[in-house]
Amino acid sequence: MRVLDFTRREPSLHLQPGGFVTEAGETNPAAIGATMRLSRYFLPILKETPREAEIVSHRLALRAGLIRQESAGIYAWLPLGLRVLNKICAVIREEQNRSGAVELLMPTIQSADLWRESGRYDAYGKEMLRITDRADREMLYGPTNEEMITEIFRGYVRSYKALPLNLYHLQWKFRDEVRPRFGTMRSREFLMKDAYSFDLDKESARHAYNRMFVAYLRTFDRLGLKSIPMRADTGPIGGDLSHEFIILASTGESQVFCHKDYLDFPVPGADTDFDSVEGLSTIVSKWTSLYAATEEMHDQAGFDAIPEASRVSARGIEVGHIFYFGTKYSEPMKAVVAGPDGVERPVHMGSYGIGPSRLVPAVIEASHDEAGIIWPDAIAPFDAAILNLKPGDSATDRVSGEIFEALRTRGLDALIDDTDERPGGKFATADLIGLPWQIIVGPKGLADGKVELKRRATGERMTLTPAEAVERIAG
RNA sequence: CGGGGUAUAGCGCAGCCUGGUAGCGCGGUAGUUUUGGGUACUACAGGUCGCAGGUUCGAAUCCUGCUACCCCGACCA
Repeated sequence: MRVLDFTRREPSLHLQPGGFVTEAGETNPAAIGATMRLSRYFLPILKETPREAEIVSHRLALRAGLIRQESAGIYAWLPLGLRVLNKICAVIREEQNRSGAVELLMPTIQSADLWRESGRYDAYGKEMLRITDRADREMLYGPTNEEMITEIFRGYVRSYKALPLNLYHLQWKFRDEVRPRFGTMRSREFLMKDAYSFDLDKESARHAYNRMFVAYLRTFDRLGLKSIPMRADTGPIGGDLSHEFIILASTGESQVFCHKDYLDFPVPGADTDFDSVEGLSTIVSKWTSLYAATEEMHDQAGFDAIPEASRVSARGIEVGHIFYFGTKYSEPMKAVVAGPDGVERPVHMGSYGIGPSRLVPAVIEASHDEAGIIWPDAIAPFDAAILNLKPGDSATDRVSGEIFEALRTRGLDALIDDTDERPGGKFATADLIGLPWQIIVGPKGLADGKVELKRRATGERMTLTPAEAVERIAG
């Protein structure tokens, strides 16, 4: 029997320095609603490993019921996976907003004419999915949005007084990869946060770049990842203003080399002043002071200069990429602003990408064991699993519900396993889907008024009263 | 885009070589049993054998064409 509960207060939005957050400080917009009972949920877990899945994150994403492949490189997000994706997006939004970026939303479908202006329509190649509408107009499914954001910008902004400006959006994109693989790690359709900065000159653009640099350090840290900014190829623009943010994972797709000290660098706090040119510049200098490079940019001599004990040679996954490209688009597309001197000049731009749909497998790669996923607290689809070992038993039913409500009051989401599966199966499922906490509510423990609390990441178990367990999780 | 594979029940697979109208495990349903780390047993349901053509009395099986998907490489967030 499904019990709907509409008594929970709706979170009200109000503006805080860091942007929009909900009343309880929740980052998950999906966290509202009825008591979450597994028997009423949609969690199609797989006991056996699907044949197509090669790497661990793909296997676990399929087994834990996060995603389902619909075509090569195209995936449906199942409820559990969607919750993770939404939580990742929420963290990204908060950090983008904190850094001063402003969210908008651009369409997935774009006009070919727009891309002809920048000259990229012919240059982009077969990766671009080209389509025609009923009037035979040439359209495309956007692989990125530099042209469109430049078009929007030039339509409104004429003066340097509107600068600096950084506009971002979270939108699905499509790149017709020759070989999509590894689940959503490298899919053809993918979700992307891309931000675009507009500044009067290169010096201001560098500060815009630094804002994103620091925002990215904070974002990945909040997602439970150790990210390392690595020099990336700047192509024809040149300069040092392009970095890939790499996380280390043994199954990573590319070889990376860096100084060990990066792993212990303190991440800038929430109180960082993003308007301080000096402050951000200091942080970025520190984070770019030591050797760090992907295979493509690797300089063996530079790496060898590091003391041997401090050399890290590992596999990495690219989870973010920031880029200053100057007037590459503003010039051909005539996005110009008047400076204080009254002279019009093309704006200096940068673009800054993070792939949330790629971060899901990236996090799994970085955080799992033989039994399944281990979600970091910040992006776990639910904060805790309540394993009712004997549904139908009045005591276990009651205590499970009470714990759920107590957690909800503390702003935490739990998923109650009220299925009639055997205890062993419930333990296996809970380990597989990787919620940070498991609260095991069984007749044996309740005879002493106790439940068992298990921390998924460490395997640590504690026998506690229900109230103590809630306190331990929420506190 | 080059090379190599695969396609049979929701999932994982066998059957194909040597043509005779489809089977196993898991999962599902019903029941008995069990009850703190994927319990055991019984019964039942579920498949135009990727699609199209051909050979044959007869094709999952042999032949031809097509499609989809996977792996390695090159390429990319």
